[in-house]
Amino acid sequence: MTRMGLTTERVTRAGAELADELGFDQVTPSVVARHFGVQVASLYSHVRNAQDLRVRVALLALEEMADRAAAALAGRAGRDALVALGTTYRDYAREHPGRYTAAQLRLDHATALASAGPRHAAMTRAILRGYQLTEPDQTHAVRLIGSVFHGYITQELGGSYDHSQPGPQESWERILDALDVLLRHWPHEGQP
Amino acid sequence: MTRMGLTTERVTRAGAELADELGFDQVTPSVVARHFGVQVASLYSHVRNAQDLRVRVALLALEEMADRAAAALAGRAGRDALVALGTTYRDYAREHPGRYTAAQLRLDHATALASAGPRHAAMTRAILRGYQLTEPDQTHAVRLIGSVFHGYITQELGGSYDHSQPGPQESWERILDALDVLLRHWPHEGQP
DNA sequence: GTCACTTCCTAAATGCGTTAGGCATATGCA
DNA sequence: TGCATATGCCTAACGCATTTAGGAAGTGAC
Repeated sequence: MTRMGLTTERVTRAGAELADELGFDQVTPSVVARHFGVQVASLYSHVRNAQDLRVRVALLALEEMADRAAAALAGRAGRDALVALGTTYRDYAREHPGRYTAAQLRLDHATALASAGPRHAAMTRAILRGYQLTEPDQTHAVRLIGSVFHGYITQELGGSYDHSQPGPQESWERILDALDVLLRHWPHEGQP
Repeated sequence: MTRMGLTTERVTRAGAELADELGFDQVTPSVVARHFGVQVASLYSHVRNAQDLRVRVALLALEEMADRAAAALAGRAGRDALVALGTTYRDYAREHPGRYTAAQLRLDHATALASAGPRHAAMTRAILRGYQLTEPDQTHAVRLIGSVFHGYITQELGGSYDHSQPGPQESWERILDALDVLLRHWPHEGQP
């Protein structure tokens, strides 16, 4: 009987593909084993357990998204950068819904620190260099941007915009416009 | 042997409580059965299967949130209404994290229509009556508000703000301020 | 070719979801 | 009050998933 040539990396990649096809919560040892035509127990040489498998898929997704985001951000600033970052995440989520979901998995503190998570945080902060914002407001703005991106993408992915007009692309563009305006005219403690 | 007096409603309520304690994905027939000190099979008289149980918890959460939101919105308009609605959702999520998660469960079209989902949509739309927005922009704004609320709450619940300053309450207030300003000065097709 | 290593296997324990069918308890009717 | 009926909860059993232990067979270095 010929070997399948499994490695931790191949198992993880398969997990990511299956997440996109079947949904992240369907990513289990048994599904991955079937995908390779292999006995379930064989996976446990490459992955500690089901949770470990899911965490690895999450880390892969975080890395992929960070790489794409970094490439998209290169040479851009201000509104361009904002649109580039948001659209990178959104496109990634539409291409790879399972991986995007995986990237939201709660990681323990140590794993989170070693992940691409901090790169994402840094990139959102970097965008704000194009806008004049000083410290407490900068953090508030980072959180707003993250909320809008993640909120919109989650709702779109979840089908919230499926049965209504106008299409999600149009709203996305107008929301980015609005966000840009807001960041350029960020209200100070007492708003106008 | 004395009876437990199970009903579909009691099972659903227990599911909701267990969701808050253990996480929504831990809400299964076996956990609920243990909670009542009852055999697993006994649940199947009250609930069709595991998915049905989860859907019922989701519907309960949607109703509870809609009721709270309606109460909070009564007699308020404009910025007050915006803050009241957002804070209702946020407080509910902090009090009942499992139920809030449940409320995000994807429902099939018919179930969604019969749920409290449409009430939530109507309430967000109602808030915009306090702002001067006409039709395509109104929908964009509804989606933005939903994205910010859900995005922020999800990230806060997921612990994204746990290890950084300033606290989530401060950011929340400033983000609501910013959102209010944005809705009052919504940029038209060509932004300033 | 042999040795060591690794990959993949079989076997088995445990637990969950689900269905089928049975006993016993609470409730409605005389 | 006594009985019939509906139903609340049970036991039993099946299939499938996760996980561990230990064994067999490919693979590569010498």
